[in-house]
Amino acid sequence: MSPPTTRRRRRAHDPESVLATAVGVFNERGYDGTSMEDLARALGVTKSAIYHHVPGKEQLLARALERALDGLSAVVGDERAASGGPAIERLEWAVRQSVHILVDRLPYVTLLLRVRGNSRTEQAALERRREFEGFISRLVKEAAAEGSIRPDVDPALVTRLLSGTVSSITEWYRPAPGASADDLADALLKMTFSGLRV
Amino acid sequence: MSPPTTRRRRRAHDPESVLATAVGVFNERGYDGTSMEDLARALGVTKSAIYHHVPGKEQLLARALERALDGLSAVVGDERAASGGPAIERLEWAVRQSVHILVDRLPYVTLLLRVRGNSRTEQAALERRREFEGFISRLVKEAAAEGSIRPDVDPALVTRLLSGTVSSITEWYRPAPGASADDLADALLKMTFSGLRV
DNA sequence: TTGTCAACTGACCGAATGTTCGGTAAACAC
DNA sequence: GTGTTTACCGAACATTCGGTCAGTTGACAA
Repeated sequence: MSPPTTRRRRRAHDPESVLATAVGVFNERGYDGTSMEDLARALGVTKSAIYHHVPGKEQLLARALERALDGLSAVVGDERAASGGPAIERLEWAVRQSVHILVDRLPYVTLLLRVRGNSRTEQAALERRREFEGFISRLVKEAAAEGSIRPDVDPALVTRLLSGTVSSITEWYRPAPGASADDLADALLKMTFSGLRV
Repeated sequence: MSPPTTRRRRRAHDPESVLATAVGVFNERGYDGTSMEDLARALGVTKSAIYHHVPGKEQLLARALERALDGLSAVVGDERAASGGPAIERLEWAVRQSVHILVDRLPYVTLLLRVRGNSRTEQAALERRREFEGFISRLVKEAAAEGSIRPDVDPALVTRLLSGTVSSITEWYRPAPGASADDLADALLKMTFSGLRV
């Protein structure tokens, strides 16, 4: 009847739940600042139990980063599939989609944006991340060539500032009933596209 | 006669040069991802030599964070001393000053913005950082109350997005002869205050 | 009731960590 | 020259690291 009851918890974890908890701890203390002992404590289990579910620490990182990068890659793919229209509108759409991915996969994207390239796993993630940045960069350049972006700011600089604004969301955003990803994207686009000043 | 020894430098390091190198490596690999062995290699000396100049790893972090926070505190102090005028202009000034500090003390501020609170040193730095964020937050609220900021975005959200845009500069900015801090601040303020769209 | 099996423990491993310390030699003062 | 100071080395230190492995336990099927 009752699925998992309040009985003595025997099967408490699986690879998915371990990953979810791990990413949370990684984001709190940083990947390098997190020991497998820290993870075990957060899971309510001994260190060795973790290795029953996942191959090791670096694999946890790899799986988390993959989840973030797949989300961003999907944005690129969707734009390729349905291109057309002014670049400025496609850029706006891409920014909005990015914010959505960022909010939907918040812990994973947060982890991705903190990667420094200390291992091959991290280096590979950085390379995929750069591909996404190139995608945004191309849209900005197109929009600038179209004449849709103010000409007194270097497009490369615009790309950096715009991407930075989106990325910085991970540093403070916390899911709440009041705030949807769309409202957040609206506010961000209002500021960056139309400006704060009345 | 001669100022401090310009002679053959067999004694190559002092606390200052060790700090400068250390902060560089901390930013490359992350503080927790950096071992004293890594530091020693970057300095071209053995691990133990480092302890001749500085008390330890955490003190290096503490000194670096202090350098960043003192810069930001100075911005708050200067605004207090010379307040007056519309809040929107004081906000613009504060953002410009922040960009300057960020560029002038780039490696130190970069390190500060990556702190997660893993030690008491980091927690203390986070607390001082929050004070600065409160300062910006107050300016935004004042400017909103003045009616100088578009009313369709929550001031708290504006604070977050604006601070995030400034902070994200550390993730890509590299000093170059072509780009001054003032040009960078101009571009950032154009985007966030007036908007990218023509 | 018994057998099976996934979930988990506890003891352990070698390597790496931050730090200490006794010694050494180059630079400088006299 | 001699003596002192100062930058540095090399070997160790206690601890923690990520990871292994032989078992134990409880849930469930037959």
